Amino acid sequence: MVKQTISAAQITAAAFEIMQTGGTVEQLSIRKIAAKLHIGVATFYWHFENKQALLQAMSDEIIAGIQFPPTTTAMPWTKQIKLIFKTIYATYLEQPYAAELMLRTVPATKIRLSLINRLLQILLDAGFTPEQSNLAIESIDHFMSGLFADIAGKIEMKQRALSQTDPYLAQLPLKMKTIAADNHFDAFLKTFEHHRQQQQHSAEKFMLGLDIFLAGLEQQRHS
Amino acid sequence: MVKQTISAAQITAAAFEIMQTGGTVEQLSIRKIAAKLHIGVATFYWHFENKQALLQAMSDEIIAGIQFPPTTTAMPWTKQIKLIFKTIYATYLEQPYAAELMLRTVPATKIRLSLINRLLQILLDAGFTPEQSNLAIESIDHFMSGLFADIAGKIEMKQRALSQTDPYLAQLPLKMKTIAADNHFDAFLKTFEHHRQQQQHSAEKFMLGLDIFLAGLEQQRHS
DNA sequence: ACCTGAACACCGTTCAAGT
DNA sequence: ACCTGAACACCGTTCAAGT
Repeated sequence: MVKQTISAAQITAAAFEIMQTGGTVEQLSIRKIAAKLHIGVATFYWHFENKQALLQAMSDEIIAGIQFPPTTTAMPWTKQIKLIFKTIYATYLEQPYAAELMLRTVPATKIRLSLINRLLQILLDAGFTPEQSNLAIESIDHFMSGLFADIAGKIEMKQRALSQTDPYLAQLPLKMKTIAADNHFDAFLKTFEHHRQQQQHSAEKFMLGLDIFLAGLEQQRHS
Repeated sequence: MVKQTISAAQITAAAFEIMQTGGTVEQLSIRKIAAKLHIGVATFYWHFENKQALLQAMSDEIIAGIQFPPTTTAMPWTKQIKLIFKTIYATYLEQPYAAELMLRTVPATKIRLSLINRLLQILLDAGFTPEQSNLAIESIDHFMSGLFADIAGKIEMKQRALSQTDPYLAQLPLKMKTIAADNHFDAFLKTFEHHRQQQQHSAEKFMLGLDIFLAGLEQQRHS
């Protein structure tokens, strides 16, 4: 037997490869990782305390890999915030599992805390109180997480519906329009096309929603 | 053997009881439900197509159980929206698993579609376009879902940290402050107390975030 | 120090068989 | 029509045993 040594980095790399092929964090299993690396499942537990520790490492790696744009205090604070979130958003779009990963982990690393710190600093510099700043950043974060959870959920449901494994789910979206039509849910029907185009336009959607929120926030600063 | 007949309603009731004791939708298992009702696991599959179908039934039951306040077109549209979301929010607070349930299911029932329709109608009546209305309602929904996913995640992590099963997680929140202090993340430290009080004040937090968003939306309507 | 096989305690789902 | 036991194909995690 050739003595092949596996590193923690190789394990996270394999985990990322598996996630890239789709599926949720729940579906990422230690057994799949072990099979990909041709190691026993127990080997994983020598390198990581448990699955949670792997997720922490992965979430940190994702944030560390982001190239954040430079911002200066000369720029309007709204512009600074938008630039940073646009970058985060782009990353989440490339790696759709990233949002779920962030929700499932604690930002207890230097890299993740520094990002939160930077966002808070922009708002403090703009004249917001610590309370306002904290609320605003968390609200934006929740908005983005919710959007991604929704998109991830829809993608997963679509995959399960397309594979023969779950024909149950396949009929549900079709049922929506029928029910809406039968009950004369006119407002819903009027906006139905916008519902359906959701996935393609999620990037603009996030930025538009962010614009609305920042406009309301700017108003609050003046009063 | 006494011939005891189980109904679908009894199964959802048992499922709600299990969820009330805490835990995620993932942790709700058909085996736990079967044990609670003293039936075989396979019996579940006679009453429901699969676990997804159970979740659909549960999400519908939750929305059906909400007593929505009456709103009239005489009220300002922001007031109408706030009243409805306050009610939804209160329900999600009582049943913390409700938000996760909504994210995991398709609103393909009359009761859930009628709620979406009502919210959209308020915005259409206020003069927003279908595009704007759809974006606004989805944004608010994502914001609320993200907030609840965050709270649910934090509660779950706290439970796992408190039980001896996962001491790994217990040390992470403590680590946060140490790292922030070591790296002079001043903005983070300044708002740290607000982070920690999060759970108690999540209700006000949601309403405050909603206020900001609605203020931005109102502004958009005038331009 | 690093890796393993085998086991434990869980999952969702199916299916032939019972009444 | 309704329910069952037993099986299948999965999980995360542990642990004594190997090198």
